[in-house]
Amino acid sequence: MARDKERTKARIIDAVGGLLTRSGFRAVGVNAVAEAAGVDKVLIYRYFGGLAGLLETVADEPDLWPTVDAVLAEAGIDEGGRDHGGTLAEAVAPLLIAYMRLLGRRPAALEAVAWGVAEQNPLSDALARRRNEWGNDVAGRVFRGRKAPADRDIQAVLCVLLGAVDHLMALSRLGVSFNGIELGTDGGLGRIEDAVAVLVHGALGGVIPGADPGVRPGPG
Amino acid sequence: MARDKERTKARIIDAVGGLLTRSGFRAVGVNAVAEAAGVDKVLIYRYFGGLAGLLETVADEPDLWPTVDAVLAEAGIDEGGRDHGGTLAEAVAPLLIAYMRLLGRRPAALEAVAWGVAEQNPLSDALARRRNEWGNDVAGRVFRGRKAPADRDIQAVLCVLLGAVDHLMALSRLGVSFNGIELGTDGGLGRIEDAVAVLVHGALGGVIPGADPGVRPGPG
DNA sequence: ATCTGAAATCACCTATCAGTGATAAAGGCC
DNA sequence: GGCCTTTATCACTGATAGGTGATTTCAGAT
Repeated sequence: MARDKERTKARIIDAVGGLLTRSGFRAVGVNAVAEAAGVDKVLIYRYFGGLAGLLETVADEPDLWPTVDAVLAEAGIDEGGRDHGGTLAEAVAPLLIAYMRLLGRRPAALEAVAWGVAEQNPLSDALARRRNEWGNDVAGRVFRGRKAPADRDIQAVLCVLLGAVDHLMALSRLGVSFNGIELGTDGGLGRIEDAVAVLVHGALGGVIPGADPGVRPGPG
Repeated sequence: MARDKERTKARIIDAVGGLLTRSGFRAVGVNAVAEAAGVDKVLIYRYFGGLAGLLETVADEPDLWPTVDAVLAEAGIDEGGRDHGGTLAEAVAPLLIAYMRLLGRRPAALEAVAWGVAEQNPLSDALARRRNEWGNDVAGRVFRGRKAPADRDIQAVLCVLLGAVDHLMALSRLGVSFNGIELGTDGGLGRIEDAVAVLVHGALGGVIPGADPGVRPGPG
């Protein structure tokens, strides 16, 4: 039980996750991690080469970031990748909302996203790499078999929407308001979800659900 | 010339701006500000009650945040508030893009936005208050006389788009990529601008400029 | 039992930073 | 010129952080 190197490494990694969740990125230092893990801080240097190496290792932990399958499941999309026959917008909107909700339940991931905006750090850098593969994976599964409007930069549109979700969810964890909407409440986040759906349907095509036909974009 | 309290205060405030611009928020500490201003750090406590008070004062500086008039001017909208007769989307899209560009030219403001996401601090708190009035002011001028679709939460839609702009511009100052788009380059930001325009027109109504009619949202 | 190497700890150094009490210099005023 | 208030500086403390060399403890092999 005692004197198990792998177990000790795992405890250190877990300590980082707990610290991120409970106390935020600012609290993640060599001393604090060592104390939270109940080990000597020298081991962080020995086993991970320092705090930077430790954070990179943490970023590769599978439970830090929501998996593609988890997002698809949350969105109610068959993970087998079978096409549900809907339009692109009908697939993307629930996906973004599912991503939003999953992110909201992962304080450590939100913390990493938020601090990756403030300054580059080993955790957010490694996470950014993983997210890129993640995005490609999702895109590959969603775009397959669906017609995308060729006259719009879908990648850029998704970039904007993903950026918005990251930003607003990161702010929500602080319980602040943004543009008059309380992001710390379910009501506020619900409004954001609806707005995301409106934006997706408006930009990616298809009818906006529940929209008054009189104001729907059209040739008129 | 020497021994002028107001002048010294101004120098301290300027030092914060310069430090934000050149070295980032992390570098803004009592010691660094004092050194950059060429004064003793005790004066920060005496004149501003500490770093927090100083940052609140900085947030109220008119040149930190783009003024409403500057954004309207950048967007090519008459600052007198005269209506140009366009649709809501035709007014909002250039406004968001103007805001985006102005923000990109204000490293200190970007720094404040970015760190306000990471953690609450006196600078971002005070800035958030100012931004709220700012948003109300802009909204008041833009919505006046224009028909807004009643079936959509316009405030939430704008919240999402503003959040996206803040997020992507904050990332752009780090020169990173996001969702495969290089935000540090003019080309990447240009794609973001176009995407914002597409999203605005899609969600707020009106025809997307240059869009292929075949894929335009409609009853079909 | 004891030797050995891995695993883990201890004690210590240095740098940095926020904050404070005592002190010095400058300029108006008579 | 001498005095007093304002302005500004000096010198110090305490806390916290990252980082490292020397040392100890344990498990397994011989």
